[in-house]
Amino acid sequence: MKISIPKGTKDILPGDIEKYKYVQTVFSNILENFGFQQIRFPVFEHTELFQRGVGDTTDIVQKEMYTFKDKAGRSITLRPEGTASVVRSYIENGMSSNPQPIKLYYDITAYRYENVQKGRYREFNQLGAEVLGSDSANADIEIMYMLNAFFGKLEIKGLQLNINSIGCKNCRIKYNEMLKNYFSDKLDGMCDDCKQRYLRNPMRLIDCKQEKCSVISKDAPMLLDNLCEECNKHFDNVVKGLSEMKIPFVINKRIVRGLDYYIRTVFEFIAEGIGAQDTVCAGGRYDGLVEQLGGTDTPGIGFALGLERLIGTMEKSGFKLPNEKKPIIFFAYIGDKAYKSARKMANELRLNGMYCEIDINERSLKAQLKYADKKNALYNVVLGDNEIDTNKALIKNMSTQETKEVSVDSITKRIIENKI
RNA sequence: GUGGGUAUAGCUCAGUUGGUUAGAGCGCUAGGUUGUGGCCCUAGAGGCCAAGGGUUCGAAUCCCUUUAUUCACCCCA
Repeated sequence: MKISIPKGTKDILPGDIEKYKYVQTVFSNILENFGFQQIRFPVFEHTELFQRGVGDTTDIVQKEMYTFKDKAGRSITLRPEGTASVVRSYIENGMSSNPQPIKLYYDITAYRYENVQKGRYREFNQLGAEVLGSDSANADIEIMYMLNAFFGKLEIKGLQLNINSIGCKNCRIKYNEMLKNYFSDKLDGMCDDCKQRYLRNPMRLIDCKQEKCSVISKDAPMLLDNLCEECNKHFDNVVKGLSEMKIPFVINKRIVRGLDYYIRTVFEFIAEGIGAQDTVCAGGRYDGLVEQLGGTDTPGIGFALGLERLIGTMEKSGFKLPNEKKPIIFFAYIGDKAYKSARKMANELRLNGMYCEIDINERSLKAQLKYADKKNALYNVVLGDNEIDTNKALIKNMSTQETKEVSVDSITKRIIENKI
């Protein structure tokens, strides 16, 4: 009986894994230049962390978490995102006593029980980062600048930075009242989802994509136009900074984020042509979250980006991987005696950091050389009793067909010194 | 949770109005006289035709159910 992979998960095979590794390397290189340090945290946490961190009313917590009881009866959840864990770790490890701000990045898988579609999986890869201990707009600007540089390094085209401010708690209380007033007599003409939103989360009313709803919400008041003085100033500073640094962006008043902890600045990098799930990277400020999770009042801002979506966008931009790894030499052999000395040479090169190949399937010479060709070996050498006895062998360049006679003793030294 | 598409070899796909033992290309393995690969030739392995049920003398093909997968809604990275 064949056992298949669980829904919404996938194997990342050779040919694709290199793309992941490449992006991860570029990411960590850039982030470290901006002073971020890597953090690793558990795949699972106490369920309560996400209930309190991400927010009890969010879809993520209400219907998308992988939650189970462990053998001692504790409620455990597979992480649906990274921010809550980083904040938990910040508090738990007393990072508020380290020099502020704390800048951390991570490279994780995350888990959400959702219906699968293009760009959305139940297990997916995220790169993300958090800045804790800075309430300045400069932190917001630096993060967006860094991301812009990162996408530039990957030569991604067609990504658009959208920013908005969703204000602080106070702005939002006032704004929700305004929205309720605006929509109260218009609800009959709207979809069922919006009727729910009206009660549960009025801010969501303005980004419904249904035609009849968007017509109605077109003239609704926007949060961005109704911020308190402080929030307004913060947003102005962000806009000024981005402009000064020549980071392309658009203000999108309809961006609202689905996690409860966001306040003030929110942003998304949106791609074209990768399907309906087109937000490659999203983030925002969450100044109340540390306190919410039991720490001292500490501001924070962060983002996460979806690797699957990012790689999809890169491929749309015509991305080609730098170079495939080829064996520098393939050792072919005839007979046991030759195999043993070929094996010794191959392993010597391998321990010197060079990739080379030798057959381990006891195959014919022809099959060995076919394999060398499939692996794109740069050179080959055939060793038999004759070569071992006379200490002479032919090294062949497999693309130019040139051959060179060398002493068997000198083969590894020549390759190590690049004097073939 | 709700819709639509799809399901035949490892991959890409043929398969006639229902008719014997289900095919091709690619890939894989082995050969094509002594110890040089790629091109070419030959052979082999590999399928419960997604699963279960029904109609029929006979089903990959028609009907029903289930499952998987995919795209979209909701929502999110």
